[in-house]
Amino acid sequence: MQFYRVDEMADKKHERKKVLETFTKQDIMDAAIQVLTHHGIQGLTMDRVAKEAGVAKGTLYVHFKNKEQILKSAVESSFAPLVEELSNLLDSDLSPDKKLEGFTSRYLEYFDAHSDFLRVLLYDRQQAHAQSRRYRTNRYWTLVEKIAKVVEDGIRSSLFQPLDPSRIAVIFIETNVAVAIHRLWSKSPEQIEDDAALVSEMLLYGIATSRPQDEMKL
Amino acid sequence: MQFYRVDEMADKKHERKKVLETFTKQDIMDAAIQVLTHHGIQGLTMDRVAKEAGVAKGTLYVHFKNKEQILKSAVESSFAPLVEELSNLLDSDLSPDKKLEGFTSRYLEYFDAHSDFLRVLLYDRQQAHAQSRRYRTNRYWTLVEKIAKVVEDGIRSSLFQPLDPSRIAVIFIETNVAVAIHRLWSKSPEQIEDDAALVSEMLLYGIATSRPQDEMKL
Amino acid sequence: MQFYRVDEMADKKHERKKVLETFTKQDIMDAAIQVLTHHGIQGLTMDRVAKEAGVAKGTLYVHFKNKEQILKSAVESSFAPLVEELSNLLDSDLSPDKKLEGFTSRYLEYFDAHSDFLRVLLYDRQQAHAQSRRYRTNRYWTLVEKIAKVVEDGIRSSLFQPLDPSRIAVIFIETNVAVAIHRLWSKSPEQIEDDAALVSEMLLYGIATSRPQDEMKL
Amino acid sequence: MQFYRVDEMADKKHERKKVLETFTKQDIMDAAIQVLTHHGIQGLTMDRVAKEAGVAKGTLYVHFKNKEQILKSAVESSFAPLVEELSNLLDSDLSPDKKLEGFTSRYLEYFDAHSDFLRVLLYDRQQAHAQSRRYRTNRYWTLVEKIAKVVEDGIRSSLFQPLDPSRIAVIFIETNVAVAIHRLWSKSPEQIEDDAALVSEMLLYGIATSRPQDEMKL
DNA sequence: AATGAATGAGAGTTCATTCAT
DNA sequence: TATGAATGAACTCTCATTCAT
Repeated sequence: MQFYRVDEMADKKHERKKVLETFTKQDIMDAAIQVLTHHGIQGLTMDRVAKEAGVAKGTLYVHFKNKEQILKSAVESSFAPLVEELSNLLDSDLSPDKKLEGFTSRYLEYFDAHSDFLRVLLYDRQQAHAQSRRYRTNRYWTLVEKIAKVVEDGIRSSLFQPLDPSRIAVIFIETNVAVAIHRLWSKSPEQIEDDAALVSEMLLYGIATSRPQDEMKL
Repeated sequence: MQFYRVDEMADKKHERKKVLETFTKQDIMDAAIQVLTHHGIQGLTMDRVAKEAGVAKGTLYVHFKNKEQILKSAVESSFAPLVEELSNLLDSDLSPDKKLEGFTSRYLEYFDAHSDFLRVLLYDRQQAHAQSRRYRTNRYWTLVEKIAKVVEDGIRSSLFQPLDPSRIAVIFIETNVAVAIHRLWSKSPEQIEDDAALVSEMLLYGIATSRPQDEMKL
Repeated sequence: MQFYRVDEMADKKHERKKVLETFTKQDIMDAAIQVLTHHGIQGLTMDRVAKEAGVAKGTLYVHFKNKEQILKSAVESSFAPLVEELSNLLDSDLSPDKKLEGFTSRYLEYFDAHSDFLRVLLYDRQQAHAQSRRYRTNRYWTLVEKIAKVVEDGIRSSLFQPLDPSRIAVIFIETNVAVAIHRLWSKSPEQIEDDAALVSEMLLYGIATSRPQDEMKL
Repeated sequence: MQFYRVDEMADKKHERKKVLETFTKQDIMDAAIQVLTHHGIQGLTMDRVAKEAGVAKGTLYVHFKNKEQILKSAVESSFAPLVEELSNLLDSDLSPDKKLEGFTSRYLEYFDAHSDFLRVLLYDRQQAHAQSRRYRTNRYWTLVEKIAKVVEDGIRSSLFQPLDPSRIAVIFIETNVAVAIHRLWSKSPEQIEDDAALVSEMLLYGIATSRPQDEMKL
């Protein structure tokens, strides 16, 4: 029994240490997220993370090999709940179209909830400055307006559904951007014509075979 | 006459200076693009740009206020031809659906043609490493596969068109990413439900009122 | 009797502690030698020593005051057997010349046997790199070759014994280095002329009064 | 003539810049020597060199790629005059034995003149502390005394010349150290027996065939 | 206009040492 | 006695920017 108690104590000690260690590690990752949110990727410095976490700079290296690992871990941990939720949704027994609708809802919600952090993560300050504020303002919106006008033309000539032209324009252009960027990362992207055709097919006619009956009635 | 000649000379000088100045400025922007392409955003240093442009470091500051302006101008100039072309397309007298199809084709072509540069510009090296290679491999593809399976289910139950499930999955997720990111940059984004509904509407049923006749025949 | 037993126990405990303590201490010194051998003086870190010794970093400070003491003790202990052996040799009843011959043999053997460790100890990595590999290659060997040529001249003109010129040159230059370095550490070195004369005397004519008879016969 | 003057001015400018550049570079190397001398190799930090040279830390990297290059250049430049002088001596038309005598004299003189710097260069602080002061005091001198006693025995029994025993002992042991260390750096050292025999041969009988006449007379 | 040496703040990282447990 | 997380000063090196020429 004495032995048992000693064992128990050792266990507790070990457990407590583990917990403390996890606390500090989490503190550091939280601090990294804070710093990222407020200073951007370029502003993510070890000094700032340490100060924000309330530890010495050297302590960061007790828990992480280097800056890259802190960034990676922080991002990883911040995305984990979303991925978990989306996985569960996709694995559920809803109908396929409801799954996709739910996916979009949940995805947008998550981005809204973490917008400050994600804005900075996806486009770091320098880019944000150079690209979003300037590029998007000047050229981007010109294009969006032109596309909106095309959509309006389409609606007027009964070619397109009567949907909000400027929002359609934004989704259209963003989808193009997204697919283009996706091709950048593919080792062997599809033929351009095939991807272009698929995108046009989806955006123009959708992937559904027909509209649900209740919508048809309207 | 003397006056006239002096004036003329001054004019010529001025003109020549303008041209030379433009040359150097363009050289510097071209050099910046080269450096960006080969070294990434983090590797875009004034030293490298100066060396690549074949001028002294101090000269960069004669033509640009600071590094940010060089980056901005270089990116601006590299996107100009695409925007020009797309604008012309959208202003042409093609039918609205042909315009949108053409837009997608041209957009993807441009990204393919400048992939090295754009890859670096959109996701700098550090992010590319941390995000694309890791994030996308682990979590991203799990999601893509799950979505592909959902699409497959939809096709099997005749809910969806018989399109390549995994490519549809990629376009679907990328569109969601794109719209979510777009909301990040909007000062006053739409209600989530509205954006979500619109995305689902577009992806499922498209924006067209009906398929063109020649496709109907198939 | 109780008192006696307690005393005895205390004694045993004390003894056991001493032994254990010695074990750990030796483990640490051995670990230090290992680390020195494989990572050089600059690479001798408390982290590495602790890991190699299989103890925690803090434990090092239980047994040694600081890093310097570990290094000192480790070096001390690694030289002890050589010094012991050489002392015995010099205290033996061999003839003086045999003692000196034996000294040299034993000395060189020891260095050969522990070459990895000693190389690192005598010239740490940085120096080894900067000095030995570069300095010796470029300048040193030029000098050695020049001296070898001088020795060759001497042999040709029957001034010197017919001994391998390049090895003589190396020993000659190294002896000069050695004596020069020795003077660096002497608090009050001899007059330069005296040391120089003595070195020349030794290298040219040796310290023996005459060659042994058996060699004379040859 | 105008042209000539312009050319001349350009030349002068260029020349002046070159000279200034050389000045700063030399300043840095001199500063490095100073820092080495006073703080040892471990104490050679870029901060100290910059401060000593009276330039900003960043300036060091304008003239040298990194710390290693500063160290290398400084050492190189500090040894250059000695090597030059020794080379000249060895290339002169003195007799071989005079050359060797001169070599030793000059070598020792140089070390005496730069003792502070060389002490630090050859054995950095940590070693100097750990090795020279302690090792040499305790064990080294015990050995030297024992060897001196052996030499004394040899002299008493007319086996050795009547030379100062303790200085002979030092030279003897240093020569052994030198040859042993030299073997450490040789890729394929001679057989131990051969090197040992050669060292003994040299130290006992020298390399000369006979003593010069004038010495014989004494 | 063009140069490029000089700057200096600040980056990421290392590591001997301390101390509460 | 043994631990190992925490420290923080010190390290090498980078780089946008300035300025005398």
